[in-house]
Order: sequence, then structure tokens, then C-alpha cells
Amino acid sequence: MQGFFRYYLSLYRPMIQALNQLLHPYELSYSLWQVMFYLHEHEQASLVEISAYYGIEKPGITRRVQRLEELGYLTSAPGNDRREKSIALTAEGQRIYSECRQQITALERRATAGIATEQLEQTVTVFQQLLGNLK
Amino acid sequence: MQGFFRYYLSLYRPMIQALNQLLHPYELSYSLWQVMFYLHEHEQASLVEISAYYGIEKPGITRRVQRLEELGYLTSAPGNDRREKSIALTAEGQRIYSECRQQITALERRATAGIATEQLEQTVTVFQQLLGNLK
DNA sequence: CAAATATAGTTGCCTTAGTTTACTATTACT
DNA sequence: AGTAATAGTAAACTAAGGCAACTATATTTG
Repeated sequence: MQGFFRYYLSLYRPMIQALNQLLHPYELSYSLWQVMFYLHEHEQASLVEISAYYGIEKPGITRRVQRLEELGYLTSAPGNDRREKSIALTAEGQRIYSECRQQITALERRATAGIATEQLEQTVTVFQQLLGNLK
Repeated sequence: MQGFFRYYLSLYRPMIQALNQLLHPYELSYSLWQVMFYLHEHEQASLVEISAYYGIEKPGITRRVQRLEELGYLTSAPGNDRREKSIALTAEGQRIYSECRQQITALERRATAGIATEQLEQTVTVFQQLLGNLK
């Protein structure tokens, strides 16, 4: 299956652009959305936790968190440690999360229209195998 | 199939990082590689042609081409028009292309190890459908 | 044909997203 | 107590792309 990566990658820009366009009215981008998503799944988290989860260096996460705090979508409190920061979505953040979640799901539906659920599930399985092999 | 985009996107950074690491010894990145790939398929091309093909604004292509010219991987000649530029791979460029092509194919094989060819083909079909729906 | 319009490419400036290095503060190890 | 490791931050850098404005040519049209 030569050229597999090329097929994969040809999809990236259209997808990320559609997502960023969708998120723009909320002053979000996909990279900020990732943090909100993580917090929606985990209630609260530390910065290293998120850094490790997405495989992105800590300074990148610091800045995302700072931005989201400015927007009022999350708050930070001291964690277990006195060096650790525990961040969580605010009520506003949760509201915005839900609204975006709905729109992203709608976009996903549009994008996957006409593709059988089984096919999509198999594709996800392929993604997971690829991910395993690439790390 | 909620969260499909997330599965897709989780693969992007590992893949692009592996590719860029592989291309780094040749002073290339995936964005530069794309231009070389196009020229390998088409012998010669104009900048707008490549711009349209990858959906990237002209200035971005201008800069990629300038960089590849510096590296001696491509040359430009006047096109049909006197405003148009016709670019093509140099002998060196073709040599580098082949070398990278081999390595990328090897990487693809590693990444897709243990996945049935049929599955990969179906995945590519899904990519194409998604792409059609997103544009 | 002359003037207006369109096209190819370039330059400059900006934004987004990420990395590396080096630092502070705190905690854990021995 | 002294050394190591860990959490977070700041500064400086790079890669990649977008937008606006420009030049030079070509095409259209009045």
C-alpha cells in the first residue's frame, strides 16, 4: 500500500481548517479545544498530564492554559503539590464545550455522510494500529 | 461514529514527525517533499498548478520553490507565458527523491505492519470519501 | 487599438503552533 | 542537610501558512 501516508495527509488541512473555522466564533482553535476536551473527560488535570497525553512539550500547554484562562473557560487551583496546578473547566467553559461538541459532531456527520458505520469503525481500528506502530 | 476526527487527528503529529525526521538529513520537510513529489509525477509544473493542487496559497509555494532551488533540487525555466515559471526536478533532485521515496515506503511498511492490505485499501477509500465531503 | 481586467509570481508582515534552553519553586531521595 | 527529580514558566527560535499589496505580463472589451 504505497502512498498510504499521502492519502492520510491530504485530509489533514481540510479537516483542521473546517474545525478551526467552526471554533473561531468561540475564540478557540483545535489546539485549545484539545485541552477543553481533556478536561471534560477528566474533570481536573495537571499541565504535565495534558502535556504527556498529547505528546506536546510543557511550554505549549502552559500557553494554551493561559489563553483558556483569559477566555474564562477554565480556572486553576493548587493541586496536591504546591508546585502542581490543578485546572478545570468553569461553568462557562462547560457551556462552550457542549455547544462546540454539538457542532463538531454535526461536522463529523457531514464529513462521514454516505460511509457505513462498519467502515468507519474499521478505519478507527486502523488508526489505532498505526499509532501503536509509530510510537 | 462520534469522535472520529479525534482518532484521525491523534495520528497526525506522530506521522508528520516521523516523516520530517526521516527527511531532515536531506534538508527537507514534508511540505518541501510535496513539491518534489508533484514534480516527480508531472515532470514540470507552474507554481499556481501546485498551489491549486495542494490548496495552499501561492506565496507558500513560492517560498517552497525558492528553498528547493537553493538546495539544487529543482530548476526553473520560463513557461509558455512570460509570466509563468516552469519548474522541474534536477538530476540531483531526482536522486534525492528516489532515496527519500524508498525510505518513506519503508516507514509506511513499518507503520502498517500487521494490517491487512484490504483494510488499508478500504481506509484509503474512506479518506477519499471524507475528502469529497469536506470540500 | 487603448483601457480595463485577469493571471503568475513575489514581497512583507502577521498568526498559529510547536520546540529548546534555562530558570524558579517545590518535593523526594539517600 | 544536600542532591535529584518534578511542575510550571519565560524567552527566543523555527516551521508553516494566510492576507494584502505589488510588478509584470496577457487577455478581454468597449
